[in-house]
Amino acid sequence: MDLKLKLHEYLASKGYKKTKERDLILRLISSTKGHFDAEKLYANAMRMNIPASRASIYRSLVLFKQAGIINESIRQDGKAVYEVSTGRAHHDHLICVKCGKIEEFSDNVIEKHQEQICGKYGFLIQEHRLEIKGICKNCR
Amino acid sequence: MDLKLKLHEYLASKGYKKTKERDLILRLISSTKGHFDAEKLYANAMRMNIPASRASIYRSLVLFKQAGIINESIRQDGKAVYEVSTGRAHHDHLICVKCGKIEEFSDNVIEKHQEQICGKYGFLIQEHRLEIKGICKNCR
DNA sequence: ATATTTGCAAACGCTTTGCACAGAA
DNA sequence: TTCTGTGCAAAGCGTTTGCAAATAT
Repeated sequence: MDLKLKLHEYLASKGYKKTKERDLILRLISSTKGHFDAEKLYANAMRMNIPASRASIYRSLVLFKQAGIINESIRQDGKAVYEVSTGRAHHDHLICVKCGKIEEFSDNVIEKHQEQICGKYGFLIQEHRLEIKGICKNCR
Repeated sequence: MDLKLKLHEYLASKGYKKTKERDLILRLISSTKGHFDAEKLYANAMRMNIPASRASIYRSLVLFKQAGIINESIRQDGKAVYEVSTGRAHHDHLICVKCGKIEEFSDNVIEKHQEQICGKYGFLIQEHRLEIKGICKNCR
């Protein structure tokens, strides 16, 4: 697996150790499609008899984030959600307030326009986050 | 004060009571420029010898939010920040990662373009949030 | 009189951390 | 052998809530 390699390289570069828990949690994550949170990950681990404590889950999430394997974002209820980092272009989110589904989109016009705005304010852009909340096609 | 009127109307409409704590907290908020959080508000109240407990602060924030007097947003560290609702058009935020300053901007091109995107996905937009993080002019 | 509101402190939910033991290098 | 990693349970942190007393209507 590609992600496993990425993790092992990161661990080696930092002098950290390769452990079965980290590998197992990573495998769990990479088989997850879409977004997930720590608790869901822990529940899945339990369900699959993967021996990983909550602490290891949380610590692994920090680690994977540092390694650039996953991205974290904080939802409007204050909880953290994660997704596997793709090499793809930055994308934004459409969040359905009825069913909770998160759809992704990316749009160049908006990206470019942000740069213009930042230029106007003398602002050096590092990252951005655009979330649109509403009701998805199925729920209407 | 205009906000006070708005609050009192809301209280009356809901059968809630007008209390000195609510008025004092509201006054504190309306004299605050820019963004604030619950703890800062509480600290200010203490500093000004305003008799309001943490609980009342938090409960008032919920109330004022419902009354449409303030807006809440959850920052990427998971904490809530508030600002007095203006009647103005929706605005977005430029957040400086060095000094923490939050600048506001609004942009029609982006707003319009969002509508197009939502149309494409059959998504009924309710609200959106655009945050750009980076380094502000002063901090560069 | 009767409902809501307050203050206090305890509870909450998610996340982080101290510690002693286990395990990789 | 010497660090790092793990699990557990406790602590942290911002926020919410149960309760009895206070207060607005």
